[in-house]
Amino acid sequence: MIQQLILAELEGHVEALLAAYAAERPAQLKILTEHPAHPEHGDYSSNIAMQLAKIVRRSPLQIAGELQSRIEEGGSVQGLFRKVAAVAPGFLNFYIDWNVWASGAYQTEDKQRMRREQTKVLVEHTSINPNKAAHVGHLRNSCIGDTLTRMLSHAGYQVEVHNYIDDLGNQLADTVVGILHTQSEGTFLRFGDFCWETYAKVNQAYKAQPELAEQRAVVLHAIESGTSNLAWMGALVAERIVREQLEEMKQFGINYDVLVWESSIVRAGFWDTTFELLSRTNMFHKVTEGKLAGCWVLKQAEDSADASTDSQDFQGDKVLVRSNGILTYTAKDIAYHLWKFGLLENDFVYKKWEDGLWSTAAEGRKKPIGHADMVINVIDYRQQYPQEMVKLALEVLGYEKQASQLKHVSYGVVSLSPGTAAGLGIDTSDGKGSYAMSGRQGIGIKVTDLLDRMEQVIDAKRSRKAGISSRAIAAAAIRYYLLKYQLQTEVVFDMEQATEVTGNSGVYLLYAYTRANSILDKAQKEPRLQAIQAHFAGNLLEEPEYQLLRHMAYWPETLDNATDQLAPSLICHYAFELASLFNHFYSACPVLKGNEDRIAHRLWITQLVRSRLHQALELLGMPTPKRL
RNA sequence: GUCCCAGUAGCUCAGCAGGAUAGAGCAUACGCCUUCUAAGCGUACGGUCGGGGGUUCGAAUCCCUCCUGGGACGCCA
Repeated sequence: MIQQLILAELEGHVEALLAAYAAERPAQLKILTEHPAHPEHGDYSSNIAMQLAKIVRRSPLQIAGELQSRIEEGGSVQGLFRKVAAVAPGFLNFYIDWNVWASGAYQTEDKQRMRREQTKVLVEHTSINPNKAAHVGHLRNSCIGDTLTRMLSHAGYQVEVHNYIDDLGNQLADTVVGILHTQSEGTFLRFGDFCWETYAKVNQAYKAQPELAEQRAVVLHAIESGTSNLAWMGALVAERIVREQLEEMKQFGINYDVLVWESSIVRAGFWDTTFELLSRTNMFHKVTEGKLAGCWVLKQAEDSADASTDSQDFQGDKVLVRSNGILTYTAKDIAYHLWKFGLLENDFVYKKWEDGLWSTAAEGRKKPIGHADMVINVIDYRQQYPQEMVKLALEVLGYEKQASQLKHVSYGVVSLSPGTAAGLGIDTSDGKGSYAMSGRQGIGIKVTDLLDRMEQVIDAKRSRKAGISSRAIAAAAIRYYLLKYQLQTEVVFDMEQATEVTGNSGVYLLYAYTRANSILDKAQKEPRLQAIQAHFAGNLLEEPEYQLLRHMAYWPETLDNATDQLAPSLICHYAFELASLFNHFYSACPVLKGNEDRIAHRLWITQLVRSRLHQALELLGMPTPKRL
């Protein structure tokens, strides 16, 4: 990687320079490179001279000059740079020699790969309540999780994808109560749509008939005990919904390795073991008096507990076992996470759900699933606190290393724009900037509805309909839309904006990719062009081509950053920029015109762009069609 | 009450291990298809980076403070 090459080079020179001035190296000194915004500032730059100025008491420009001569004496970093310049106020700018770069000599082996191949990462995502159809908010979760999975696999990690199914929860019980006690006249294509409405209806009914709420407790109890008509009903609803949700996700290229059912966690006795382990620590105990009398709680760290002694309403201890003996969600999650890291003696057994997908089950076979070195949970930011509790439990039990390898990928929720909310019949007269989706109220954009809508938009736009289906394009466009935002951004979903097929959209990327394919296809088919061997020619390099090469040179560090930071949006930005530069190149530099040398040169560039875009699209879980 | 996140163009968002002239897309107005896919390309318009202090050679980026919006702190999941 070029960036690492420069850093290693600078590292040596900075050490030597500090020694020459008899200066100590401060701990906070960071040698960094950046991609200059303006090409005249080179392809890479460093501000290290300005940082050193204070330390060695020389002008930044003078230091930059000294570093420049040292680098030049050493051969300009393996000859990769044609020029290294020291410029005011003290930047050190590196200019790539594109002939060298094009030869592939810039590539360095990935030292981290070995370590990664021995690291097993368990990614949990989707985890939708199995009681109704999925909405866009759920889809954002799945798209993020699936893209992270692709990125981590690509980086060399062993990755296992889990989808956690809460088949013992209140929400499932609600839907069952709804099926039994509310009426529905509509016709529904899918069970999930029916449940969507039924779930909303039952929540409405609870307000009018408080006695219905007691029914929920009855159903919940039945589901947990697993031995009655109601239990079967719950199980059937959950299974049917999960099947539909998996089908939906499959259309977006999202797949899983394992379904983990909450009922399996309970049945396998994970909690009993966890309880044993926690009881041996002094941070877990039964409360004997006060508000939480009779509960088993996990104690917060002392300092934060002290700080909140004033207020009675808020306290830091987390209940794991209720006074009636029933576990909280967090308790089960702690047990599950101990299992994820292979720290429990208990284990699941599995049965095959479908090809390539296993499910925990009451009876089945053992599998080498779990035992992760790193755990990644894709969950929206509202669950930050419970996630911290799980981490805290690991720490309390002395599993510091595992706690540090438990990563909560926290992302912002998806809400609705005023326009889109109004389209769903919501009263927007209060003038809010966005409106929350709510399963309870039946407010939200369902995944399949969105896909249908987008498919229509795409279909209306298409002139020729060969190859990839409009639905596949639609799915890719939606996927891109949900991935392009930075994770913490709360996406304000707007139907008009989401179904956009121009500009910074998934369709734009696909279009650029097929465009490159179209050129390369033509070059292969035309007899006149077949003989031409693509190769790079530095003397023919024009501005739009240079811009493209420069951006392509940045790919390794972009990918690396995105993987380290678990940030899919970085790949989106990179891919959009690449597509944009390619479209510019396309209009300014006809590939298949002109003399043979030029054609060969531009074909070479086009090939490289295609393979980069291909890589980016695959990481983003988008299709790579030859034609649109 | 405590803590967390956000506030950048009319709208939706990038940029935020301090850097060189603050960027996209959409919207609006123009221009470009007998030439490799016009789902494209180009031009224009659009900003006291929420307000105020501070740190320094340099602040959208770091610190303090205030304002506004969202979230968490449950014997829900």
